[in-house]
Amino acid sequence: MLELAILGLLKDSELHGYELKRRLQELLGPWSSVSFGSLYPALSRLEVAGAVKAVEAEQRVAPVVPMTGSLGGELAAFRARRPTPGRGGRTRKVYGITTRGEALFDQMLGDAGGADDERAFTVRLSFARYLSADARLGLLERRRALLVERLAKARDSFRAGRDRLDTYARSLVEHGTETTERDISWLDQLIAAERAAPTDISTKGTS
Amino acid sequence: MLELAILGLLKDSELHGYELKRRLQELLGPWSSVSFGSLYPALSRLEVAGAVKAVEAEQRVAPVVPMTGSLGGELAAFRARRPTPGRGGRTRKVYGITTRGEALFDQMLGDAGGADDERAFTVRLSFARYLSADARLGLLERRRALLVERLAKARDSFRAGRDRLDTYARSLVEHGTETTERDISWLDQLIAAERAAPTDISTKGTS
DNA sequence: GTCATCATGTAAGCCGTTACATGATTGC
DNA sequence: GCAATCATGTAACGGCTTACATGATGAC
Repeated sequence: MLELAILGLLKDSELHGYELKRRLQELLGPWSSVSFGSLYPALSRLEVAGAVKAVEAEQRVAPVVPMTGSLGGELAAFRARRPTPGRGGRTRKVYGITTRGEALFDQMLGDAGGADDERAFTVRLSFARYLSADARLGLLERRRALLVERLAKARDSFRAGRDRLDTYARSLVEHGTETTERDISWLDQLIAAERAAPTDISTKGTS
Repeated sequence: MLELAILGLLKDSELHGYELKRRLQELLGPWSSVSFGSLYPALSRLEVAGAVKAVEAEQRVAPVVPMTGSLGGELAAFRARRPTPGRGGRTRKVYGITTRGEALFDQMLGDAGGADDERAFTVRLSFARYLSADARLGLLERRRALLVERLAKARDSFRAGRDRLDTYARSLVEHGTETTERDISWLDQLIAAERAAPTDISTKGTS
């Protein structure tokens, strides 16, 4: 899964490990963070597999968007504009995706039988723009079905054991149930939007 | 964490592994399920540590036992003498919590420095009734602070990178943000309820 | 000249899952 | 007698985190 996320990010632009970690966190949320201890080995594996490769030394990280007028923004922009050779640390290793990497990405992304956990879904949906409309819909619907099933099970076991649960445990279960219900209706919205827009008008925001 | 949950469940009633698993699932939700491969070893560890011990062979689990308290001893003795040994499978091993186990439970439950992940919080809140009013409030407030902090971080990194995110990724992040906001207000409700209810005569610190 | 930040990597270990092995009992 | 369910356990393996080791650069 980590591999998939890395490949997906590298499809957009060449990046070095440190920056990759930042993007990963941005994508997956501050929960389920990725540590260097798993990121670097993953990159190595991908390199060995020929899915990514280190590119020429000075491929500077894409300049960040023009900032607003705020003081903090300008400062950040200034920092980001540091002279190219000045790098800012130990020599970076900037990776790019290879043709094999692209193929691997497509394969991993499309693999419907893959892990169905929270993270796997998050990563897949993050790169859903690379899926066909059908596959995208399938992804959303499989996820929905999974949540519906879980919800039903949760309700069953709640009914069976509610007498054993005290206020706190009950509140916990109820809150969990509500959260799942909201997740399902969020998916419903996405599914509806998907069906409403038959042909994909790509809406990507990269500079 | 698993250990804590096991001890907490055994505080209520003696149980065998298989049933324990069911209760665990009921408590933690169908997500983050516990497998036998981790449950049984955990039970063994607890047994070795003297926190739990196997009790008399055939304690058939009664569906729901009204906890009246009086006459309990005789009733239990009668149930234990039931002639149907091994009702429902391979010989069960019914575990009960020991005095050491109770101590361990208290220690683990109260350990504020412990793991702060989703599961740890869920388990702790499930057994919050065994905490003092103060400790309970502390638990809820630490959790709240954590979520607030994460939310702020998530918003920061979203602002920083929103131009890079497409519709799907954006929706994902937004949904995550909303979920966290709801989690926080759920906690707020619990905290409010906690402060409103003077369960202890010796409530201190408030107003 | 030293601290914070950027940057890459390795090694140990935890915690859990999957898969396997076994066996009793109930119901058809 | 056979399948399903109940029930307990072991072993291999996987993924991720923590802690450690290293080193460059810029700011103060």
